Amino acid sequence: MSVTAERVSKVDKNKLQKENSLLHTAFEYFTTKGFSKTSISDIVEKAGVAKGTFYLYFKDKYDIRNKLIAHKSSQLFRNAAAELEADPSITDFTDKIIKIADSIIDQLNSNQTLLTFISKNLSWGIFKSALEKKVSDDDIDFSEIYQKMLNISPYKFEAPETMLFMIIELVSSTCYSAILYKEPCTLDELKPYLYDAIRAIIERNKIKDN
Amino acid sequence: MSVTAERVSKVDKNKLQKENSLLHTAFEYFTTKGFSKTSISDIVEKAGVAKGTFYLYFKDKYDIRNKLIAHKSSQLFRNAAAELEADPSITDFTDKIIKIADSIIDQLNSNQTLLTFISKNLSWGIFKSALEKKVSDDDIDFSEIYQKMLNISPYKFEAPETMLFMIIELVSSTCYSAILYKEPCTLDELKPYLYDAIRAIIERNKIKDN
Amino acid sequence: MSVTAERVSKVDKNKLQKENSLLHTAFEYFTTKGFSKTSISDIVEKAGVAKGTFYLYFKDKYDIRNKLIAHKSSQLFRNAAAELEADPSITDFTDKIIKIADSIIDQLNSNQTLLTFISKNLSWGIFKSALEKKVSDDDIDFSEIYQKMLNISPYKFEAPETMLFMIIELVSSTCYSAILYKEPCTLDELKPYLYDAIRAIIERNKIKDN
Amino acid sequence: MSVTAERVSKVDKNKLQKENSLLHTAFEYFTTKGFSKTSISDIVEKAGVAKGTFYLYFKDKYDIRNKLIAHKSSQLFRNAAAELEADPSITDFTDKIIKIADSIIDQLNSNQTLLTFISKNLSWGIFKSALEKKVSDDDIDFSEIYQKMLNISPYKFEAPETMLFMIIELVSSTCYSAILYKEPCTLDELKPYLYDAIRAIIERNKIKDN
DNA sequence: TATGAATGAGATTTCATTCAT
DNA sequence: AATGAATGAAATCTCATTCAT
Repeated sequence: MSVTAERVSKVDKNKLQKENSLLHTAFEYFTTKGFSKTSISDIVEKAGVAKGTFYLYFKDKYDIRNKLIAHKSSQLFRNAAAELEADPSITDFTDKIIKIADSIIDQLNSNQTLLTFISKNLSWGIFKSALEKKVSDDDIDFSEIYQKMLNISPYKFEAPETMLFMIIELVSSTCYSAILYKEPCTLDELKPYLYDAIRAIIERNKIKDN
Repeated sequence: MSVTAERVSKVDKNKLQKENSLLHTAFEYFTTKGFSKTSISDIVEKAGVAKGTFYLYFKDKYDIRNKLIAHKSSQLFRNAAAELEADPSITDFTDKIIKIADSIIDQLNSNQTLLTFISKNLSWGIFKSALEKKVSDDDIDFSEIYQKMLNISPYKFEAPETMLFMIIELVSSTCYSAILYKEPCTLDELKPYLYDAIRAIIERNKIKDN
Repeated sequence: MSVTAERVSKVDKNKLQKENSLLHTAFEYFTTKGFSKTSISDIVEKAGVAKGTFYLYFKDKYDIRNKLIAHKSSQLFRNAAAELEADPSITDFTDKIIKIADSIIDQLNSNQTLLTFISKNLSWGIFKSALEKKVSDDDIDFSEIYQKMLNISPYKFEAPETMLFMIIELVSSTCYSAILYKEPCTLDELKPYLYDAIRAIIERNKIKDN
Repeated sequence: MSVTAERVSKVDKNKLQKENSLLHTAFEYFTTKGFSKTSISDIVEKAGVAKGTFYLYFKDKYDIRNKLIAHKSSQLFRNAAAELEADPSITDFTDKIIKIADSIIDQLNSNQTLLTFISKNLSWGIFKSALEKKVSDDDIDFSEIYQKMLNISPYKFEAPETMLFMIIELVSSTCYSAILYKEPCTLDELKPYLYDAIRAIIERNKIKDN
């Protein structure tokens, strides 16, 4: 390895560290103080970098928030995908989707701060990009995974992308109040109805070619 | 009418006008510019009152927002209650609730700005108080109406208040995306499933005394 | 007594009550929150009168402060004069002055809030007027009393008024730190030196006509 | 000199300039308009810096006032110490203290604006810290100088620190009215008595070990 | 790259005072 | 005489962003 290459990698490692530190600190403040009451001064101070440095990595406060939502959402899907892969007994497309949903719901249930942050700040554009672009290196491209799932499935779907977003929406909107307020019912009470609904959505999207 | 009474009424009318003007202007800005990008200067300037006057009626920006949500929510319920009263053919408790839900959903559907504002800023405490406390004189006490509905119904319920909130939550959480994004489906497609769910919730709450 | 007279007296009693209530409340706030941090709103609210009423009795915040200092100072002198009168054994002019000083010092020592208020806000003009003009009805005209003391004294003085102010200044400036901080010494340690100084001042002012 | 060192010194010089400009301007306004009638806007405008810059150097208006008192007090002691050092004929501890007192009194006498500012705003905590902490670089640590004076003196004292504050208090409280109002007497008339009192205080504090 | 001092517009809030009732 | 709603200037303070170093 050349000296130059080593230097670059060191610099890159440093850059990554700075960006991660900023993301991590911002998340901490956003979830405790709230977005509008968190200042960039707060973030850089705790992250241990200079104010100007913030603007080397993020355009503004909205940018870091959106990247955080994308990053955190991506992690939810990465964990769900890993769980799915660990269980080779699940082979059916619908079962796979439900497995992923179940995993994400359980993650949000055990991390309600994350649930609050994502839900309170979610907008369609951000969420969609979260599934398509990686913020940090350990993020995954869920679109790719989803595409593979579609490819190896014997079924074809009318609008697979819309279908995915419909499911995500259904899950998040109903789980928000179930997890945080146990209303209209507890999560465990909700799940059967929810998974039936998911199955129905998928079924309705299958292209019957006969 | 005595001179004194006339004077008081003039002052009070003026006060009401000021407060309404502020509420109205704030709502306009909150729904167009967004809450955090709306300044109190914006509001008072357009409302045509002095800055200090704002603080005679509201504690701060959060206060006027909460009062607006409460006020607007109350109006939704007032309109729904009026619609229900206008149709004497609806006598069953469950049908009445569904009629109210249907009315509220239609109102939100034809006033999506209001839906965005309420949903983005809703918190349980504010919403609950909206149904119990009047912000302005033409607000209604929906709790009272609900109580009467319960009293004249032949059924008894385990937790009628919780049941009400469960329905409200279910309706608003599912309608938000259906109305604004037509996802997971259009409002018309959603309604049958939703009203079935409402019926199920009510049914589950009835006390079977046999 | 005529009806008119009775009415006037009732009105006057009411006026006096209002003014006293304002003075009393202002003093409470000035000594606890401090002058600049006390608002007229604070005062009128606690005094139970309308804001406009304040301006019927006082020109502005400075006016009520000055009147308070004058009033409180006058009370100090009234009490001191009463104490002096109660002790017919004191006949010498110098002994009388010292008796008065001693009484005032003891009053300030047992009412350190008052000491702080008077000292922190004292200016020569206000203090002088306090001895010459009555703020409320139970204030006294100390100048008159002082004049009588001078008249019945066998001595004549070069500048009796200046002499009086010199003594007041000497007493208040040295007692302030002695009472509040016990520095440079305690009040009891200070007193003998102080009273010697007062005697010296008086002595130096006597006109020796031989 | 390295480029880095030069840069740092340039920035630091600039910072010092800004802070000094703010301190200087604030002092000018505080002593002419008075503290409460001086706004931060006044200060920054005349100092030629942005409003936000003020808050980089001072917490609020009270902070800059306290720092000014400390700074100005420190300068008084610095000048006095310099004067003392310039006169090697003064060797006795008591004579040194009196020399310092005399110097400070003369400074205050020829700068009555400063006297008014310090006296009207003085509180024990601020004054004490003025002798122990440096506000700007040309301030001195008078505590150190005082300690050296104590060390080279053949006498030991019971409570040297309290003794110092007693003297300071005695001097300032008596000189205030003497200088500004020439009451109870002129400064020149006061001085002999005052210096006798200082001698007495010091004498009373000497530990007689025989 | 990285820094952090400086900016200055603008936000919120206060409050002495007025004046119609 | 008494009220208190209304005023609006002005005060304090924040903070995203820039830029010279």
